[in-house]
Amino acid sequence: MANATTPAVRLKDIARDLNVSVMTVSKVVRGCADVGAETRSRVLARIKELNYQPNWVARSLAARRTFMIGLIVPDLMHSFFAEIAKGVSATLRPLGYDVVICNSEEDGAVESSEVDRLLARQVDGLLIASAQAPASLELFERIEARGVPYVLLDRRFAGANASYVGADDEAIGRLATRHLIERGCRQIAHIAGPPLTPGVGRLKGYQDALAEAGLAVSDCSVVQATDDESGYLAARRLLGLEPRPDAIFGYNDPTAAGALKAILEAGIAIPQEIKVIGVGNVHYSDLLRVPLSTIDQSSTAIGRQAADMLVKSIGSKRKRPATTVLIDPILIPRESTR
Amino acid sequence: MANATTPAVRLKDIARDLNVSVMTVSKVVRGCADVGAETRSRVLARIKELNYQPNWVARSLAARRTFMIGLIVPDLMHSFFAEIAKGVSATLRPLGYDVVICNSEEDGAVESSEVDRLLARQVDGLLIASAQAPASLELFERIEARGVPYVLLDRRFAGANASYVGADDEAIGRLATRHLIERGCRQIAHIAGPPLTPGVGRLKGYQDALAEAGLAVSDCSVVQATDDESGYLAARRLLGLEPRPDAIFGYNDPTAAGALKAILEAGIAIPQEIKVIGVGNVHYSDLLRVPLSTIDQSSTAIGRQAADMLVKSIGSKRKRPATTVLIDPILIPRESTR
DNA sequence: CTGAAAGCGCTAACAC
DNA sequence: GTGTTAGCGCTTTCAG
Repeated sequence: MANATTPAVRLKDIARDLNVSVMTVSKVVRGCADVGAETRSRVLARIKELNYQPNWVARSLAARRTFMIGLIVPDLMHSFFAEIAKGVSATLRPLGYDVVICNSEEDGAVESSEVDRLLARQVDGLLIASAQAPASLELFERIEARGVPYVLLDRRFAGANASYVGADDEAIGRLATRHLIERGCRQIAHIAGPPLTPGVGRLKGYQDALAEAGLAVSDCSVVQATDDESGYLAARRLLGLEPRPDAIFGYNDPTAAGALKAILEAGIAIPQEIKVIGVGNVHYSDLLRVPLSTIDQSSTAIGRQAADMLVKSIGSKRKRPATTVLIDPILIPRESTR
Repeated sequence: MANATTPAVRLKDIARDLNVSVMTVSKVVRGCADVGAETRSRVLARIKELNYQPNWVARSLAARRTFMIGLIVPDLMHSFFAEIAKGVSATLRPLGYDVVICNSEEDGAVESSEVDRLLARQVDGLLIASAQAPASLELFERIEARGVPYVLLDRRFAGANASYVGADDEAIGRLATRHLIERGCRQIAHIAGPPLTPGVGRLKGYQDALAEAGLAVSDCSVVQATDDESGYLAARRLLGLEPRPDAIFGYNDPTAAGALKAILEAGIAIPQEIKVIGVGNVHYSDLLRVPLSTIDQSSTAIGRQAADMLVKSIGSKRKRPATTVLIDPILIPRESTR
């Protein structure tokens, strides 16, 4: 009968079977060198036979180390974070870590409680794309008090004595805006993101690029949005401006895609009359009504880097100085700015 | 100094401080009724004071229960699975479970080793959208032998004595095909998915709908693809057929979006000359060059249902009979089949 | 090279 | 109501 439930093999069982101590078996399992060659192979054989799998809960308790890493993102549906998650897992898995992914729904309080749960589960480290309010450091202080290493992703918190990995948002803003200027645009509007470091940085880069080109920076050319729907509405407002913008730089690809829709609906030609650029290089960008020019953020690289840094600070006993890594953006020109 | 690392409060510490036994504190923490009102409030106060957080590793070892659930999907970047993950988390979190999400990269061997890791971590249950070869049940037998409840998602395995939750794929195929027939199409081609139950079911539904309408089912009108790129190539082949199809039913939205691109590139009008429909209602479907008609699979509902069923079978001591839940598809007509 | 002792932090089961 | 006795399955430390 395939229906019998086997009660899980333990070190003890193997030790008994072979007339050796639990310790010896444990050492073999962990690959310690100080075990006789013959004993080792006998143990190994039995392990294979019984298909022994160490109990990680017990192991974690005894070793005070879980080999679990918590990753907290504001939205898994957003492909940017899904890609980061992929990069993180791909880096950590081979090193023996499991990754527990949590979704904060862009809510600081939810994030806070997720962090507590992960700490209660004794994760060895934390990777956080935080939804905390920009000035609130309380959560980070709590983590630091526990002595658990963590790395911040995507969103930066100046006061949070931790390492950070993210895109170079000001560079993104400059790159996008300069590209539009080079294409001959002079009335460049911006759909800005929420007031977190990515949005703020991209806005600053946009303003800097305009200033450097001697173009006016007008407040009314900047409206805020987060996704395709709000981007659509934002673009409709921008289209009503006098003079009408000849370019729109969207905070991210969804807002830019929403803008695309609004512009086409208004019967305005892209890229002839208005050019559009986004950020993120989401997978469907070139399937849109007009393939969307965008800035690639190398999300996978962000995940990889952050995971690397975390592992290093888990490894070193003493707390290492916080590092900041900014990933360079890459321009992906397509039809929408031709 | 905010830099001091506090060594984590334990039950023992609270017990000592209050001159009660560890057990009493443990009972208060878990909300057991049999504790004196005054003792309870003293304990509670101290817990708050010290911000005590139970150590879940220790708790799990002692209680033989981790309150962790493993979720294995073939691709987190695919929004269908990301949504499922969301539905699963949203259901399980409030019940006190944490979800460990794993990516099998559509590789059966990777999936196998992920399952082993999760079992080693003593998860209470497993949710699997499996990448196993259709006939291989070995992995599922292994799980059953361990006595860990699991629920299959999206992909069905007839022999795997487990519950299943997924879309009604045959209904999807019929719904899409009938819609095209109603719109007047007579040469309906199909971009079929890989030979897993969703692809096979949708193909069958397609064939049934054609037969029921008295239309010929021609083998050469069916080619296989999985994503936008292969869908693009598949569509190019279909466009070369004589007579040329007047409709293409894509296995999923990415293949259909790829078809859209190929058709437009060939200078053929959608929906006038060829109509296109996909499956999945991915978020960007209506931002495409031609907004794509599609079939919604209620991914979140699939996740929720599966999580519910899993929790129930974790709850019941005795193994409960395997259930199959088929979620009804919903037609979302858009421009591409107008 | 091998193993005994002690314990990780918590909970089950049962006495008091 | 409260506390005691035993572990959960493993690792650490250190003695043989």
